[in-house]
Amino acid sequence: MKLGEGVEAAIHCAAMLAGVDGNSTISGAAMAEAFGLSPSYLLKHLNQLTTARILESVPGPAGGYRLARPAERITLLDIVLAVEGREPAFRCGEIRQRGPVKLDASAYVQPCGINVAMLKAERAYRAALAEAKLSDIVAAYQSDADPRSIAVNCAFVERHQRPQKVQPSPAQPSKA
Amino acid sequence: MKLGEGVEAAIHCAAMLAGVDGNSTISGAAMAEAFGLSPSYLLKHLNQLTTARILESVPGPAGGYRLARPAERITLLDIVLAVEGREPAFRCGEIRQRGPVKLDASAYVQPCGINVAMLKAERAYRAALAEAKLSDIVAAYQSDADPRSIAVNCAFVERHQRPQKVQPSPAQPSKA
DNA sequence: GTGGATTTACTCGGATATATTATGTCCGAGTCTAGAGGG
DNA sequence: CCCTCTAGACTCGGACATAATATATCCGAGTAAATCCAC
Repeated sequence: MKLGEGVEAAIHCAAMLAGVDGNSTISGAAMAEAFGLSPSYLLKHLNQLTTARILESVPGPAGGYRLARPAERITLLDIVLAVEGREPAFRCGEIRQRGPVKLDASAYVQPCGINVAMLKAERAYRAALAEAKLSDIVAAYQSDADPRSIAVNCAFVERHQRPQKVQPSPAQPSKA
Repeated sequence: MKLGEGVEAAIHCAAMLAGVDGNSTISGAAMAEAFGLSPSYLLKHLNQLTTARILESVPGPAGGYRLARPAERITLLDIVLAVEGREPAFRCGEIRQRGPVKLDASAYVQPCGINVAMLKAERAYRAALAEAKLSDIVAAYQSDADPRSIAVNCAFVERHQRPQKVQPSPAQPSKA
């Protein structure tokens, strides 16, 4: 029951990317510097977010990452699932069937009550994360955080964001 | 974001122990056999439950484990925390302070909003687990499960439970 | 036959290997930019 | 002076080591029961 550090990094990066102008991008190296992380390792997690269609990556010089959709439509659940995987934390191994007495499969049509209870709790967890939109995180930061911190972060974004020419994915042109 | 298999084993064992008569016990080896688990490894988790005061262990021949308190007062949260540890799954590394720009500590008196959101979700998770009493699990099993499964499990308990002479911990006689 | 000391067998508990996962690092494919050369 | 071609540098992406954790195992300490012996 431990989440990897990548989750924290991914959310912070997404929050930073929510503050860029238009379709500008920020390079992974810049974000790694901003949070004191290993650049190569952060790329791994950013890549997971890109695969999950949460971020978009622009290659080449002046490239980087940007949000694939508005921050209002990105939740913490999206990010957590992208980084940690979509499988539930509790995996029922059906050990109730592993005993010495072999019973017919029809005796186990009812789902394991323990699994039901654990998955119910996990649904509550995911529901709470689904309520937390990235835009809410950013808004709360803008209103509650220390002005010095906000100034520093905005300056960092201003300094490292790089405008792009193409539009930010006009409804997936040549995907499927 | 994955729970160890020990959680599943621990809950199943606790549920089985909820079905014993009076202060009787069941040995760890018997429960390992019932669920097809490695006896030595299951002992590790049962030991965690004992340390957490959820189970009581009786050494010597005819010894074993029993619940330390009624099943109505044991929740899935108790078991999960005992096995997986009490620390929250999301650990804020305060990477917002790890950037190149060193700000005064007074700029970070406000807690990290991301941490707040993650911990809120985790509180929802734990609240749901705290609602699930072990007695509820057992009751749901008794009413919903297949009669053959119930018969087999009751027979197993009847065959492996062993009466004890001493009373089940009369308010902790010589603890502190 | 009975009481007690002793041996015995069974239990849990912790210390010790192994497998799996998470973490961290490195190198290669791709792409846009900048500059040199020719028209 | 302008256009084109080429070389370069910077980006992300995936393949490769290392560290931490979870899993599995083994051996020892402790205890209650059963046994054996003396009375």
